[in-house]
Amino acid sequence: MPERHQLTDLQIAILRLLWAQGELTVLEIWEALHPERRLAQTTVATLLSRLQRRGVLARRTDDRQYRYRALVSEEEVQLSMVEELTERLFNGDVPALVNHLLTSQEMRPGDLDRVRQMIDDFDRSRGEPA
Amino acid sequence: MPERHQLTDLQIAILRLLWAQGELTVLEIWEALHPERRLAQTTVATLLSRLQRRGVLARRTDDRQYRYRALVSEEEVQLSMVEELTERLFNGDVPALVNHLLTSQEMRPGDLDRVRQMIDDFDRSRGEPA
DNA sequence: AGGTTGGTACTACAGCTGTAACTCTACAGG
DNA sequence: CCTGTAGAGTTACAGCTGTAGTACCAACCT
Repeated sequence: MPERHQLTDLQIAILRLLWAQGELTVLEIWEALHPERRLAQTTVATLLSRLQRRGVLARRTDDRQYRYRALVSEEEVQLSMVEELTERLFNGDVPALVNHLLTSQEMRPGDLDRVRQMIDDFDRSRGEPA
Repeated sequence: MPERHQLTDLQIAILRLLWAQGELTVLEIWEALHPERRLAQTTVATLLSRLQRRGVLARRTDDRQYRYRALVSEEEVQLSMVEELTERLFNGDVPALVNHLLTSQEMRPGDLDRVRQMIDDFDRSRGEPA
């Protein structure tokens, strides 16, 4: 079974950069994060070290500095965090969560169509119509 | 706009009890939590106090003890936590999350039907078919 | 009236997070 | 060779959480 990933906002922000870009240095991560959150470079370095120590990231020396990369995949984290949320807030009832999403303000124009399409495709690909 | 609710596992477990039951005493909450997590009663009391101080719960004296109740609604918390997750892990792309849910292992038999039904109803109630 | 009891408040502590300054080290340039 | 500099390591601290022992208080029973 998959591990439990308990990750904070900032930790996920860092992971997303690594998922998107592969291997990054402290400075590169700092630069990417900087517009949003004005952290010191040492702060970013500390966070990366801790995530490495914890086994979430790995690093490799490259020309007098480190290049960090993620050891957990995006899918893995999505899976475990969505699962956790579903369990905790919706008692594990996935359709309840879907319902919540459909009726929430977060839906943007066109999203409903996309979801409908998705279900159709899904049905068809499994040959399991109503 | 809705507040950001940053709540942990245990805090949500407590809230869920209060959402379901209304007003509860420390002892009642402890009893409900006890089978799962074997906490001391004072631990539960501490947690409740802190949530009260933070404005998440309110309490009222009743016969030499407190009765706590939630000050945030379940919907409110669901909204803010799901929103946060969608934003953080799916870049705000709701259909991507729905897709994740449909293809995940969390779906139980019959869930797909329920979702399909939900979308149909939703379409119909808004007179906005494909 | 005094002890037992149920319940709250106070205090404590470790672990994690965000935050960052300070220190050290090694390479690059003069 | 000496020094500036860039980057890493070390140390620090406050705030939150889970965890709980201990102290205090009021009511009830005998």
